[in-house]
Amino acid sequence: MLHDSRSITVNDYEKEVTVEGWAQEVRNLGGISFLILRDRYGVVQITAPKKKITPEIMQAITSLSRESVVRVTGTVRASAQVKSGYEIIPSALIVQSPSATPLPMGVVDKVDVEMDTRFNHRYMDLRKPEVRSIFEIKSLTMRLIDEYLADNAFVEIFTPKLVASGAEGGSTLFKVDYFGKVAYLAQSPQLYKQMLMSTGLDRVFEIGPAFRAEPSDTARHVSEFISFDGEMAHIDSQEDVMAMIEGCTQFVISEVKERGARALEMIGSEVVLPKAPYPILSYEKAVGMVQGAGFKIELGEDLGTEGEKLLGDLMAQDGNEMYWIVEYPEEAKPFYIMEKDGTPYSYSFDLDYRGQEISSGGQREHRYDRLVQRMEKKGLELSSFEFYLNSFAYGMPAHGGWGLGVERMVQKMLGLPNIRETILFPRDRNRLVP
RNA sequence: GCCCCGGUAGUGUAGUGGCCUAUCAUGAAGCCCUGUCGAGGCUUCGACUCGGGUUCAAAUCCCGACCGGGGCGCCA
Repeated sequence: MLHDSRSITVNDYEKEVTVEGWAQEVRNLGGISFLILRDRYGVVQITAPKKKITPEIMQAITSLSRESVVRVTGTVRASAQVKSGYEIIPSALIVQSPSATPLPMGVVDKVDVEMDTRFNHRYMDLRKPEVRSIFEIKSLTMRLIDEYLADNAFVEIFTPKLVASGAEGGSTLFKVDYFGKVAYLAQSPQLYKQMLMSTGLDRVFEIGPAFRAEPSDTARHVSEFISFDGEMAHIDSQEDVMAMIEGCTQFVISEVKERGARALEMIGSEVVLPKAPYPILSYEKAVGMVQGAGFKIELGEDLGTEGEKLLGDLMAQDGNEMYWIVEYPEEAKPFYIMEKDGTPYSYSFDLDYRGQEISSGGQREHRYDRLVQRMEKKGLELSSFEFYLNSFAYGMPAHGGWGLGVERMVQKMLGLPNIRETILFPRDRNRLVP
């Protein structure tokens, strides 16, 4: 039975164990050599005093190239001089996979590595515990979302990622050849999750990839990301939807602090549970706030990146990390959002986390005639949405929902500078490999 | 897509017309050292993104391509 750096305890002292990992570092002092072996959970020190081990093992250790995979069997010995409190005196060592030299980038080098170099050699980058830990937190986040929504009677769904038309029109879609027909990679499960609202599956969610062919080039955009979508029927207002997201984000972040403590320590992130309830700002109020801070913007305009950041700073002054911006102009919102009659606004919301939008949603237009009107107003070709529209013609309850960018949430939660840090193999305008 | 900045050993950098046979660190190869943990000491190795141009002379100046960083836009 293989041990790892985490599972060796005082009970193993003076006993023989076998460990396997990457040779992180060899320090040869002549009469004694130290091999630092790294595995998923940490490092163990293999201590090789020349007089106590065979010349073959001494030779094998001192000639090891960094990052080779080795398996070591030896006796565990208590040592006050080692951080872990113990070391292993080797009796056998097998090089299972030697590493070539030099490394394309160092795992523990004392020099910086640029982000581009890191992503070109992501397999090597991920050997750093602080990088790997981000994905343990991301995995935990997914599981917690699952847990929360299951507790709230949501059904997990899987909608097609190969589709014939998009939710917002054609320009942001990736085109693919589908047996000679034109198809697209789905930019959102929007149409499908709404159709399900007419079925009795009245609370659904999906966590899956979304594809956007936007020519965006920022630290918060990628062309493939994980979208956490939810939709609920029989709602009274969008506040029902907002309450669900608020509960979910509160649950996720507080549990990440608990259950992810070890990984968070590796990353060096101090996660703060946002103050709840999250303040609700109307779009008008938000515009007024940034205007008041001297930012030039007209009512009706989008806040823009700077406005969004500025609002984040203003909210942070009162200790608010998350807040809602509701009732955006209907003109700026997609066709499926319900208009607030008698105003230029809509029943919609954005959830901002430290000056960045992580989620948006609202109440949907479920009234067939009004939906058709709105689609015509947005210039959509009704015939390509027939499959969707039909589900509104035979009994569709009032409903609302959201989409939340999982990576944006993880990024903001961990305070990371770039969304790419939260994606193993990010896709953007210039990166398709690896 | 726009604006600004950049591309030099495996990695990260210094060098902005001749003093470059290109700096430093890290790394790699090797040697010395019995308690290292950013080990230390010594020796060696290794680079100017590509294509044009200007000049007696280009890593350095100009043009183009490709790539990257920061910001914006588009957008989530």
